[in-house]
Amino acid sequence: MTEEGYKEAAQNVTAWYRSHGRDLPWRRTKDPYAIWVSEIMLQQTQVETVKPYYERFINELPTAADLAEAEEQRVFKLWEGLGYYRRASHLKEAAETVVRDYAGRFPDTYEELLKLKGVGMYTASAIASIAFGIPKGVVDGNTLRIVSRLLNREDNIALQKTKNAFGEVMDAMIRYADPSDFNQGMMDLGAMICTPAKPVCEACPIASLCQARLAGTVGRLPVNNKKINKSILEYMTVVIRESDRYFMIPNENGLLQNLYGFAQYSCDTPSEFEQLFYDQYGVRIRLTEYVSDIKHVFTHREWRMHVYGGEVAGERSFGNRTDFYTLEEIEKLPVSTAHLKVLKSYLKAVN
DNA sequence: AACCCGGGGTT
DNA sequence: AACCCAGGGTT
Repeated sequence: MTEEGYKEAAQNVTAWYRSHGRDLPWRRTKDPYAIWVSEIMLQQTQVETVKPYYERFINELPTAADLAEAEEQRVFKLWEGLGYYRRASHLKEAAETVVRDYAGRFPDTYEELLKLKGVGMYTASAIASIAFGIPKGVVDGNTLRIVSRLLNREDNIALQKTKNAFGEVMDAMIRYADPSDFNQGMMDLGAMICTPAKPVCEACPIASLCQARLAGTVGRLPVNNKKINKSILEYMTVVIRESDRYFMIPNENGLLQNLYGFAQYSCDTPSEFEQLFYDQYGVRIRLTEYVSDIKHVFTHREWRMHVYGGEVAGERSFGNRTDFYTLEEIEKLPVSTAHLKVLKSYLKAVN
């Protein structure tokens, strides 16, 4: 593509955005903190999913200082159901950095933004361009797809090499337009017109420049080759009740870190479960009833949970353990979606 | 570069 | 079932 082509594409996308762009909550502000929160939430997460989370989060924690001072569990609760929970802890950690190292004035260069925990090349470019007008092109799923088609390139967009090369194309175009409107225009174009399947080329502001459209290769672009091997895990998952309280414990690491869930082991029989639970927590329990089978699908694995109800055995209660919560208390805990399903199924079965 | 990390939506 | 979504961190 010629320099003149880059210029025309950038100007067309920007003009199209100004008349056809989406009205989104985080586009009604120039506050870098609010834009940052939205960009973190939008990582690998669709716009419609983010909207209610964003509104609630900004309403409850309107400034970086509020987030820095907030209780960690409150932040995870605000993130409950959104997924990729490390984003929440990184967000809080970065807010503390902003307050401590930048005296609360949000970092305003690409390089400084990149230093914040949880802020990678995409997010640094997005904040820099949208909040501060810095001409840095964003590289995300949308822009990789558009550039791939615009230039009719079959480079594998899963490779870092391709992301770097297409990022240079974005930088070449953004010089000719308002950085904020161009970047957001490209993302709206990817979401509304240049979609993965059935793109609406007739409505595209850069259709006349699109090399893939000329070659008839739009449908097979972009090339995205990455292998995914999904594993299936079987669990016995037990809702253990003691009077009006239920045993829940936060995951300490790995999947669903910091989110609360019920006890579960990959074992085959109630007796095995009772022994494993005693070995780990020192409390005798007894499985009392089978409840249901629940399937929960993650991106890279699938849980098949065989749900049971259980009780603390014998006269003694759970003693000095504090891992038992009333339903009212559970409502305030961050709980994984998988185990919210488990609880709902259990309550339906016993009531 | 490969792998890990969620949940929801579409096809 | 496969793929995608305003990706980033770790190894």
